[in-house]
Amino acid sequence: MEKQKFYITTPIYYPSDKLHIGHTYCTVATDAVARYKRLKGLDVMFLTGTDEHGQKIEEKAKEAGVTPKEFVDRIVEGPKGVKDLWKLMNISNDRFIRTTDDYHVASVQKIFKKMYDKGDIYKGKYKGKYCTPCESFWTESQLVDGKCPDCGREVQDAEEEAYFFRLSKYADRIRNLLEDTDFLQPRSRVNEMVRNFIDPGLEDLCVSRTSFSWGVPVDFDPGHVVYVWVDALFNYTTALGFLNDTYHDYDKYWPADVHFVGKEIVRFHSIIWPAMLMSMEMPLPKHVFGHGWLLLDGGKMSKSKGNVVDPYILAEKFGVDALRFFLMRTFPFGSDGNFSNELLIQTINTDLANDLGNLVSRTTAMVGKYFGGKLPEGCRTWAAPESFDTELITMASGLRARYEEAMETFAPHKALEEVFKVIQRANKYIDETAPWVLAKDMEQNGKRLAHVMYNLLEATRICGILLSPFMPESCEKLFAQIGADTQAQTWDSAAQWGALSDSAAVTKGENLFPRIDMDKALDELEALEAQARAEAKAAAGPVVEVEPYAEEYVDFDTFCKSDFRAVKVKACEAVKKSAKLLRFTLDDGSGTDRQILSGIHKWYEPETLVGKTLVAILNLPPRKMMGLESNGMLISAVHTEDGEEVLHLLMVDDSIPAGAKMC
RNA sequence: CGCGGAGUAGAGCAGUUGGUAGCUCGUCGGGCUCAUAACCCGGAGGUCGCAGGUUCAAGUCCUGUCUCCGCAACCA
Repeated sequence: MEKQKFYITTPIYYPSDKLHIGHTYCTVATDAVARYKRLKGLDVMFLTGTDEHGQKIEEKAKEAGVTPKEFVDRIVEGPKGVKDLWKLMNISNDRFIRTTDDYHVASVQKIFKKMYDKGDIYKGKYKGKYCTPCESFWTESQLVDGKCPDCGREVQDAEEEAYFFRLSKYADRIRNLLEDTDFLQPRSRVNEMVRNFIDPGLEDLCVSRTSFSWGVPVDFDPGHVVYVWVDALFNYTTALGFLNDTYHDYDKYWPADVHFVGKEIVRFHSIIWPAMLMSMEMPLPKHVFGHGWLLLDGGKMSKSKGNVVDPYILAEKFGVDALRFFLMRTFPFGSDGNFSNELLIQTINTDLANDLGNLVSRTTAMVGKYFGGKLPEGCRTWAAPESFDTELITMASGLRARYEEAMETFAPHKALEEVFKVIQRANKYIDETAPWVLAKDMEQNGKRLAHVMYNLLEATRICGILLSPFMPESCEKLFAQIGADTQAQTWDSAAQWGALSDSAAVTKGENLFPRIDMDKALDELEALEAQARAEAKAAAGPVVEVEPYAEEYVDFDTFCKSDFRAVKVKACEAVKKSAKLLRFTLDDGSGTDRQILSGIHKWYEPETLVGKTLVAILNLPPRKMMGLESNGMLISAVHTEDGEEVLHLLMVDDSIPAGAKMC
């Protein structure tokens, strides 16, 4: 009989920066499921890769002074790059696709053409407002009082040619797919998609760009490149050989059994992706699973916050398996989780060192001490089992079923929880049986003691099998220590109590998971992270950058029209529901309070600004933000430091009276 | 009233289909000594954000309300 197949994918990651712990989380989860399916005997295809086109990479490369291809090559193939990271994390992907691979590019062009020929992609006009001096397109909603938001000048109606995908045509079928099937998981994500995007009405999607060139060219219309998401999503099929000759197993593996994706890209995978597949008349993936994010201090991990966690440091410090385990054990896969080094170390100590590692250690030590590393034959069974014998055996024998149920619903944290219940039960069993008491009279109790030891080895073996998708290397060591041969490591044997040979060679090896000194480790981590930051900074090149200098002269009269004044902050508060805006109540010397809004909350807490003397331009036209009117603008000094925007409000001497004119 | 998520012991979190509120850490006490100062047992600590409602029964369903977090918008 032909093996059942299983096709699973990670998203293809965007290599505009080094990958962090969040990417690692998703890939480790995918790897664990892939390994689990292989353990069960399925024919697994596990794909990951990188999504390398788009404007952002084009810009980043330009900044770095290299070609886009050179830029992504370095991040993907270079030292400590994407591929290195997956190798380090022991990721078992069968294939790795880069969207810059020739075969992928050619396939995407064929796909685009096919949808075009079918009429689902059509050439239309991208209508908008155009500001000629700025050479920029704006949508109606971006305009300020009907004028260019950049320069305030008049804009003209303008049209640009672009290709559109008839997303609207598939709206009903997508709605049914989301609402009536378990296509999108977890279920809570369905509402979000339907209410945000489908209820308001799906509009046709602009699927070409002319504003940059780093992408897949539309081969029948030079100047246009394919929208990155069209390019990216089809990776799941081109990597199998769809419309190319590089691979030949599209028929075998498509449709995918599941795409694991981060919640931020659920929209693309649950709406646009199925719509395009419908257009192509291709089968849909069976599931899309949107997992949660790892948060830091309750907030999003981001470069600008400087709180990105480097998986390299953690893996090197604590071990790859420990890190893999922690990620899968601690956080419910569908929801967000709070990452912290303390939690990582605590989990390693509690589960891996104290419970699992110590169980293996004490068991193997006792088999060595009491039986010279080899139990006597016939110790598998015991005529008069105590209740705790039965309890342990029943619990361990039934573990595989409970584990399987959790894994099949993509709940690895639950599967691991079940495993650790058995490990804890086994530790308790040692107390209940008190082997060291039995060992005092081997003549009388030797057989009973051997049976107790055997039971412990068996429980450990079963847990080892089920943990192996999460911690492949450590489990191999575990099997070696308890003397489990390959036949005692199979999925089938995980549900068979007694599969371990009763005369297996048991050896107490090194501790599987050494206990970690929390305080010491935290200090060391701190030092490593500081070092990494310093290295990154050194490599980043120029630290401080300022805006390009103006080349044009501004005539004196125009300059004089700007009414710059000293203003005193009477009150300042954060605008509700806005992350960035502060609302200032200012004394501008006129006797009437002036309200100005400024998007500088990132740099200043409102209470620290009260009483300061600032500089503002007062005769800008009023503008509404978040429903509040802003009458003017506060003047700030801005520059870039290590790629981060830095802003300082201009604060002048408090002896300057409110309203004093700047000229 | 833009959309969504979350508010459960000192901290961090679980709690499918409504049926005596659990886990890890911490804390207090006890046991054991095989083991990685690890293991096992027990105690203290929660009116499950707040207010109503449905029900024999609600952390779990419904309505309202407050707070926090994402997304979107805004950030001239």
